[in-house]
Amino acid sequence: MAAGRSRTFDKQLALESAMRVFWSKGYAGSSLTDLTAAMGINKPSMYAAFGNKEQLFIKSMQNYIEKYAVAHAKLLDQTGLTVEQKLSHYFLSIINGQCGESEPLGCFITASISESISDDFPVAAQAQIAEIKSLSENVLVDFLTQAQADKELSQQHDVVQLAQYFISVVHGTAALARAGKSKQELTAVIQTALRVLV
Amino acid sequence: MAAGRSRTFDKQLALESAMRVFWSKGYAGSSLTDLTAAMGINKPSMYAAFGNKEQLFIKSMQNYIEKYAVAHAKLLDQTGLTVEQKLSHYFLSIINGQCGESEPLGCFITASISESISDDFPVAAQAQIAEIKSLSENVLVDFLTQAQADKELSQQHDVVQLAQYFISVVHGTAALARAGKSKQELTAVIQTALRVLV
DNA sequence: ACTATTTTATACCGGTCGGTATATTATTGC
DNA sequence: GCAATAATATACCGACCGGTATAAAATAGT
Repeated sequence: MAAGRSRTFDKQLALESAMRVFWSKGYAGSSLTDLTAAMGINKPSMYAAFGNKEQLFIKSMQNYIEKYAVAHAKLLDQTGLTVEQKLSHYFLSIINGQCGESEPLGCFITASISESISDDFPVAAQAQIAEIKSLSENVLVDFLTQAQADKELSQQHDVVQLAQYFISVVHGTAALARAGKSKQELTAVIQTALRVLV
Repeated sequence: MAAGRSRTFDKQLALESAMRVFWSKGYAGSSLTDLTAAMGINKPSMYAAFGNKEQLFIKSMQNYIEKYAVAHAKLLDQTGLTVEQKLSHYFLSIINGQCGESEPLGCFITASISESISDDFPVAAQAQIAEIKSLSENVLVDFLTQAQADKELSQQHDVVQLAQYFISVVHGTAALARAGKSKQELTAVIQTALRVLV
């Protein structure tokens, strides 16, 4: 172990506190005072542990993906279910996260994409968003492609087009969740959205 | 006419310039320097004409609705078209606005809803957003209800549920537009989304 | 115990934030 | 032409912004 005074806060817990602040207030709307207050530390500790505000934001997005998005994607790999059932589980898990009671409403990535077109938005964070976008698109394209290869999904469908439609639906429910719609209402939206499969 | 020096800038043009700044940078991300520079005026002129930053934001949203959303809604009133055709025109007009080359990408309202859950977001602007939300929901619910009454839409559909689905789709394409997707890609999303009608 | 190292807390940096006081310039009614 | 009025431009306000210098406190190796 390295010499010197040991850290008195949990870095992972502090990161998750920061993530929630960014998630609800956005990058521009989150001040260092907001962030460090939620993290329970002071500014020099934050700069020593995470670099700066931009790096903290990027690490917050990475944490969001690892802790949330990855778990949803695993529901697509379950066996013994129809394609529609797997997709339904996937989407219901997502909207469950968008309507969480102990977390900010909506989707952190959707909100960040919206903010990212500003000129002042940090470029490194833009690159991180671009990576997440292609990643989440590939998850669905790969799943649908495999489903078609396994003859579980009609060959009529254009998988790339269908994947983009589903991503659009997820961004849509994220917006509605932010607008205050209930989990029941978003579930109904998902049910309607899945009707394009038949 | 009132006495005194006459205004040397066009209030409506200035408002539209401000609207574009808010549209692309958000409320928190738009500084008075950004705004007044785009409007081509200085701060006292802005305060005299519009009140303050919050009022300028609210008037920007009102202008956005009057100048954009209302035009789209009129496409639902065209005669001699099927329900699906009318909805298609409506959505394609919307995504055309979301992919405008001379305007910011995405939807100003979608972006504002996303930002509005922050504690710091001005309450009067939140009220304005709530009004716009119920307004745009009613447009679709009324249209679908009338279509069912005219036997042009299957009675199987729950109109409120279907309206929320469509609103979700529009917010979804707005997010994809901000993410850089082309008009062609968004058109494909709309085509897929409309398949739930059959 | 001593030294090197790291984290902590406080106080501070220049710059920008939203908003305004002041003074000048232009316009109208008389 | 002369007030009265309103819009302009500049300079400024306290507060807060992201970020850091400084020094005290706590740990490890020797």
